[in-house]
Amino acid sequence: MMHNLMEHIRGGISHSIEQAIRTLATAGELPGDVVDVLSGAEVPLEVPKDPRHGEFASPIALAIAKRAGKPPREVASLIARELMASAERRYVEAAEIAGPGFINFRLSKQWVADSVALIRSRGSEYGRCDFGRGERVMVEFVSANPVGPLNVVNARAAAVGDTLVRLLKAAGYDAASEFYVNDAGRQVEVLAESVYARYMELKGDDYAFPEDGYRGEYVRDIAAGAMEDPRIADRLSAMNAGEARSFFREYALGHILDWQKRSLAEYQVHFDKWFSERELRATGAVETMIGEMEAAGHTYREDGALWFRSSDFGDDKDRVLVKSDGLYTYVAPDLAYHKNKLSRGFTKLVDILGPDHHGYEGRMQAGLKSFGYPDGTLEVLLLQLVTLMREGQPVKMSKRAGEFITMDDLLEEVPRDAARYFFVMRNTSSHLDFDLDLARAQSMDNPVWYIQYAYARCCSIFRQAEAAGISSDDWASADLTLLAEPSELDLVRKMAAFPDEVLSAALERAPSRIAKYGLDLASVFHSFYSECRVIGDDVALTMARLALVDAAKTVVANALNVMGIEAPERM
RNA sequence: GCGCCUGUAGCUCAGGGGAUAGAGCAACGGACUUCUAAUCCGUGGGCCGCAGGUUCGAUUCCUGCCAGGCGCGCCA
Repeated sequence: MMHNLMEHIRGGISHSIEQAIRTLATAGELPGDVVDVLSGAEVPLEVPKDPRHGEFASPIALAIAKRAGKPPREVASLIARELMASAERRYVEAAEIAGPGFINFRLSKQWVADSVALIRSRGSEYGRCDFGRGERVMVEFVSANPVGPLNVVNARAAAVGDTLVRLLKAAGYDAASEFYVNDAGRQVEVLAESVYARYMELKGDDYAFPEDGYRGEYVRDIAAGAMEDPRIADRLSAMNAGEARSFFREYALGHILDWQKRSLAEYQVHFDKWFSERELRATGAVETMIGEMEAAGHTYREDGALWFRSSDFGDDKDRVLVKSDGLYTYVAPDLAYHKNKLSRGFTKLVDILGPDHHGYEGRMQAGLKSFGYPDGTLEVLLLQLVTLMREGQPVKMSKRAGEFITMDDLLEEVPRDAARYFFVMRNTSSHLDFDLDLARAQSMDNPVWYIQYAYARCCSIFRQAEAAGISSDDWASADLTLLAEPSELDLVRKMAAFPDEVLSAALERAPSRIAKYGLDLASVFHSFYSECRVIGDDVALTMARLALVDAAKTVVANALNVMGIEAPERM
């Protein structure tokens, strides 16, 4: 079944241009060697920024003019003439020469009608395609250490990661999301020690708080929570220091993990799997991997440590796998984890990391390369920082001073839909200024409201139609060729671009494209709404416009859905 | 010093070899007896950081420089 009309038409035009050039070359109107330019890729067709230049434009004449030995505009008109004489004409109404030698293609009313009909028949599937052919992709994101609350960059990662997974699924990939839980490292011991210290303090014992301990209030709360539970308090009083620390490690870990899971669930971010580093280690996967690396000669011993020759595989320098004290650095289990992902059948891995992890990529890439996986198996998406803005001023955050805004704090302050949209609306590689006042604002300035309002307006029109005794059967067979106003065509054009937009966003790993698209779509819809009265005296036109609004409602909903944002029927 | 990211309208940012570089906000001026004015329409506003290079064509690609952010552990 066709799912992208624009793609279909583009392919047809490209093919026709190629045929036209071949015909002209054979007929001697163009030199024979111009066809060399055609070898390989499809003839380029772009969507002009300015709609006056038609639905498609080809710069092919500019590219081959030199070889053809004729001015670009002359080459363009030869091609256009040949093309219009031979091409299939269901959708192409005219091919015009413009500017320095572009061939602009204007599409027919049939295209408008078929576009709207396609959207209405595909419904919530509109925008999806099978490009990925079921390739298994794993997106790992957030993966915050289980030693404290989720922060604002984690919230950005959650929104971006979740949207990317939805995009990949829409593009036909078998995409899965995973949260890697670092529950085995030194930091977990530091957490245990921190909670234990607070426990001793609450008991009134003199006990030094660890130098590098976690000083957040939550650490004290966890200790207090344990003491307030009589059954736990009893057991604790019978434990020696080692046993108590060990108890607190598990107790705190469980609490914090639950907390993180709850925060993300509230944020509507779902993970297919929470993968425990501890469980990975328990399988012996790390030892096995290191054994294989040693056997392959990718390691050496120096200063009592075991090193990975990562610089042989593109890293800046070699990395320690096993420290001189016999413990692993994070590199060893992390590499084993990535190997594990691939062993589960994923052929493509995407890691979404915070800006402080950029050095990490070289190590992981080197590791996977040394294991023999092809380049491009792992893609790292580095998120840049988030600055919260309040009243036009950056919100100062200092861990030391305890002025720290967590993801939970943020979600208490701004609605979930707004937070998700704001985190996704910028390029991942750009710093993000998050305007708290704007995200909270119930006004036209707020882009989330603006898009949601477009959906609500569609619903409102249908409520009116129903009140007027019009049912969906009445417009199912509307004459869609009646849609001809500029604002109607702008809307159709924008909706027709949605499948391309979804695919590009997925392939470029650029969720921000969909955020932008949603805003643009809402904008053309609102223009249409004020330009064209939908329910009016002209019955045929009313039906055509109801069908158009039905399509718009679908596309707005699909765009919001891919970002995990609600589409409200009333506002 | 090295690495990553970013320099586009007053502000926040899109775009990413192609036609006259876009949007929102801010400023100014208009539009509701009609499906939600939470909206729409219009006006002004730009050496696309600087300098070279690649080519039919560069804001876009390459190199160098300048500026800002972040990072550079046998921490994760």
